[in-house]
Amino acid sequence: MTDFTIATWNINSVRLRIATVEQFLRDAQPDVLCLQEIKGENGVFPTAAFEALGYVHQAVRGMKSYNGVATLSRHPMTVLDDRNWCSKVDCRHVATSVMGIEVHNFYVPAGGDIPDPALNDKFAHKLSFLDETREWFATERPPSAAHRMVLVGDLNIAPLEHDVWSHKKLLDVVSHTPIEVEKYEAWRAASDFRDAVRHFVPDSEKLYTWWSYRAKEWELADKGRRLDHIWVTPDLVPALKSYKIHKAMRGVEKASDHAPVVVTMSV
DNA sequence: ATGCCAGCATGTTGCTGA
Repeated sequence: MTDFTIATWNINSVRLRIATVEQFLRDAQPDVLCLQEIKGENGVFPTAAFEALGYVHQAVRGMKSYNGVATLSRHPMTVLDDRNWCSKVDCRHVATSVMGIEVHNFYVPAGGDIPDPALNDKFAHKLSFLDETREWFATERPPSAAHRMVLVGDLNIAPLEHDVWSHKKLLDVVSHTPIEVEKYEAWRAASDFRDAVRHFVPDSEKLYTWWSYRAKEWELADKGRRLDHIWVTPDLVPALKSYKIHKAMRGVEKASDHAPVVVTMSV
């Protein structure tokens, strides 16, 4: 048995925040780091900085200006799939295999402002994305599948009442609407994924991973949402050892608006 | 209803985020 620590973090430009990422890696020392919103083409990804810290195995899917995901590993890793969703080449997913575990790193569309697919193409895209991923996992990775999987990322949905600062006030706000939560749940259930962080924290307890830039006193106001998730297949649930949301990373100079989420399991 | 803040490219304005 050996420990396997995986981290997920929407970094909101990896070039701008590489020093912060280095600080985090020295502190948390995950085996695998999954980044979202790297915001740059593969050619400008800071490959050498990660190599210097031992993360020599890298799966990068970047594009100019927007989106982009990267999975970095200290252990040998193979890239499984470069698939696109909703017929868009928008770099929202990379699948890899490391230490015998299939790792899916996702950046789900944010969905714009208006929670109505008829009025808002971005919300329609988000709902379609959730339908497509659910369908793919149900077909290609049904719950009976024997192999171990971890799915992480900025899923841009806060599913539970206490994943947001005010359930009532956010029911009509994109990220917490009933239709999104329903589709999030259907996707999770498609492979019988389990919420690895709520494994440690009761549903009745407030838990956030994102705090808006638009609130000056973000920590004092604490109007957060839990948008970043780590799901594991049932066989990994007994292996879960600990979790941490690195809220301190939200408080550094020039911080991302997301904090890293980390889970350790014994595999 | 809007702006509040932030990053990047189309670049001192517009698109994106959620």
